[in-house]
Amino acid sequence: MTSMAPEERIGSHLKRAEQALLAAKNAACKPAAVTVPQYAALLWLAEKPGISAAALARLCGVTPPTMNTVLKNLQERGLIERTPHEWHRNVLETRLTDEGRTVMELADSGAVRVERALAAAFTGEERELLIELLGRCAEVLDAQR
Amino acid sequence: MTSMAPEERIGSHLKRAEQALLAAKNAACKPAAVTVPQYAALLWLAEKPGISAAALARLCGVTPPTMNTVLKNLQERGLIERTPHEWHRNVLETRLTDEGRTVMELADSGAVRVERALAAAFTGEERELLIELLGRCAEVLDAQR
DNA sequence: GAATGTATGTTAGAGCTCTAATGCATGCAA
DNA sequence: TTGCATGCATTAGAGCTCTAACATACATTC
Repeated sequence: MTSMAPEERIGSHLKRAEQALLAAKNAACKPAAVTVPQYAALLWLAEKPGISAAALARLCGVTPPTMNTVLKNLQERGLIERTPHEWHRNVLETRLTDEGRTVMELADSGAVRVERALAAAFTGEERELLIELLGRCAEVLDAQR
Repeated sequence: MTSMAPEERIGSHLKRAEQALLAAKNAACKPAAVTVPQYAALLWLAEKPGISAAALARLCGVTPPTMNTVLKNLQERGLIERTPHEWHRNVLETRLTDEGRTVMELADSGAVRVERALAAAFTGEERELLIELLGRCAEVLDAQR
């Protein structure tokens, strides 16, 4: 018997929590009519104007082709603009448009509401502990690869 | 200032850990040439032979159309077979083939290895606490919707 | 100057995921 | 019997995600 019951697998509980997070954030982003990955990109773009798509991908924890897909959809909706870099001709600088900033702020208010509700479920001590334990998960799992 | 720093967001850490989990499980499933969702479906199918696709979807935490996609790929590879239910003609009973069972066992050994490594990063007390905290996350987030 | 290395951007292809809508079958109730 | 509710299966369409591969541009080194 080499197998393992689902409830014993930490991964099951991690996945379950992540799924709930995604669903909640998705609902929170709905008024702004953006997806969660789109919101994540917009949020980082507000903080780092002119960033390259590859760097943005690293910040968002996705691969460059994935970010490419997300940015394409954002550009078609006019929420971002991409202009060639003055020196490095191969690099495209990405920036929020005015509408993009408005949409980002709308989505952010929903996302922050979710995060505050989540944080409110824990004491300060529990929150720190949870973050520490999650960090250890990521560390161990990255090493596994 | 209604926004919130990424490091303060529990969701960021949750997502980070989940991403690492997915990457590790993906690597673990690679020798069996199945994806993580495919492995999850195969694992449940081994335990509940003849289950309907909708019920399987609920167990795996995805929607029926999603499970449909996964099962279609598994069927094309000959890892499962689907036969009409004797009474409820609308229902398809899904079962592992012999090859499906072999592949599932290969993938499972890799997945269990990941889970054991993950569990080994914590004391028994920490593990229980982490699971409890993750459960509270899911609860609060589901209520948010 | 030429070769190598590093980083960016893009395309192609496979697969997962969702919502929305539709069709079908079964069972229950008026 | 007719109608309604429930549940299963499927299709359509949009979007995210990855790996693999390729092209381009800049920087460093020989």
